[in-house]
Amino acid sequence: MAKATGTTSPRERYRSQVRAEIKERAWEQIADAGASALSLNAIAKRMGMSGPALYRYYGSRDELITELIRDAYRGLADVVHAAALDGADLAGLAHTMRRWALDDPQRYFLIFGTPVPGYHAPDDVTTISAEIMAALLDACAKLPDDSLGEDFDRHIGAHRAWAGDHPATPAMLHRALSFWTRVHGALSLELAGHFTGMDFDAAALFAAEVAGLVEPAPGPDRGKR
Amino acid sequence: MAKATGTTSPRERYRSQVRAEIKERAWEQIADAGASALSLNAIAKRMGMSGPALYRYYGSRDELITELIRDAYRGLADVVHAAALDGADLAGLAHTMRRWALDDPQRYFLIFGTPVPGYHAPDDVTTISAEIMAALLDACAKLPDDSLGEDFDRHIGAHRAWAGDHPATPAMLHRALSFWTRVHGALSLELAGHFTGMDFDAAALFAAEVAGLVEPAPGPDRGKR
DNA sequence: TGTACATCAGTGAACGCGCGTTCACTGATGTAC
DNA sequence: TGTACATCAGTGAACGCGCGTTCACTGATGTAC
Repeated sequence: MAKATGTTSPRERYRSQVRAEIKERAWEQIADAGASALSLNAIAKRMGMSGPALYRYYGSRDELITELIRDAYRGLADVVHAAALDGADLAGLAHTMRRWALDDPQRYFLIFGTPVPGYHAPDDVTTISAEIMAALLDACAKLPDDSLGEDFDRHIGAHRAWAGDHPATPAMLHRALSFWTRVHGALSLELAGHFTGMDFDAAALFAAEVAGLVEPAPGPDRGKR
Repeated sequence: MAKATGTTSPRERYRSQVRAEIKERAWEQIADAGASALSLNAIAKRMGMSGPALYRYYGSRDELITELIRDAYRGLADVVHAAALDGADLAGLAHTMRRWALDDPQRYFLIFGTPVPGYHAPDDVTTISAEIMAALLDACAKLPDDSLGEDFDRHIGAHRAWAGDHPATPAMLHRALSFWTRVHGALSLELAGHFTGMDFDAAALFAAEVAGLVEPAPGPDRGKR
């Protein structure tokens, strides 16, 4: 008979340790050669085990990848959440997300990179995604409720199911989506190396893209003609 | 002895026909299963040939992929160029790029998706990239020279080597990079399916992101508080 | 505390697969005289 | 126009590789009496 729930037997503890090490090695392999090169046999070899041994811990390669994806989403949601609790504003959240992405670009791309035709992420990542979105909306709610463009405000105000019951105005919904788009755009171009060879500072472009969403726009006499 | 250059022998014509068909089948395979699944043997099978036959046309799998990447860049540059000649403004170019991407998402991701660690694109794509950038800068030059943010204007004005000898102001350089970032951000999130399940119109978000770069921002009394 | 049994981690052999790539060869197409 | 030769597309067999995954088995660890 199993022990009372809440207690973990030595065997259970060992199991989760090994599962954790498998994932660690998997991340190393992904960082080295990309997710498409991830192989159970190679992980086993790195751990000094035989290939089939891993089937005690993961039913298949796909099951492992799915868990890695889930962990990656979870990790991003956690750092965003932590930053929000720390009082970060929208620009702070952007900075947090960028750090997280730079920390392991291939982890970022596992989630937001090229989709594999036919593969469908598990349902619970949608939940985690919504959690992140909610944090962004919270941050938007602390800014002045300026419009970024009324056409899309109208549209998004009428299609807000994805925001759940968050009490955001259309302008806030708009701002959160623009934020996400710009953060992802600047970040993924940077991480994919599309700015190498161009001599400007990717961090500066990133900051500028976010600043455009946060700072009040200058008056009508802005810029030099 | 070879014929005078300019004329093509039947054999040469046949060769380039077969090379073209190989690429066609390659694109089909990429569209079906992603670039990592591209295999010379599978292409040969689809063409009713044996695997080794393809080595008459491409020295290796990598050589084929490199040419596909080059062709993809070339194709994007061509549609952008054509749109520009047609008098398209910045919003028009954005629309053109979106259409091109939606036409074959995996082709888009071959260029702008997850980078394969260790792989380096051939040098000439940098040239094609610069060509696209120049078209964007031209379009920016036709807009009012409003600043999107003076901090980054200053930075980019001091790091403009990537723009070659294009006579763009710092605000234009800034606008072109923001354009590229936002287009890529909205587009790649849409193509990767990150908006599925959210019920808004991806095209509307895309348009809004671009509009923010094109339309003069509303005055200080913009939006509703 | 000691013995009998059940659980379970890990092994090694094996299966079938598809990959990229090399090689010696056949047969058709084009070229030179 | 016809013959002799060179070029070159395509074949089939083969090599070595690593993959995911199944299976019967060994041996250590934990459990029950």
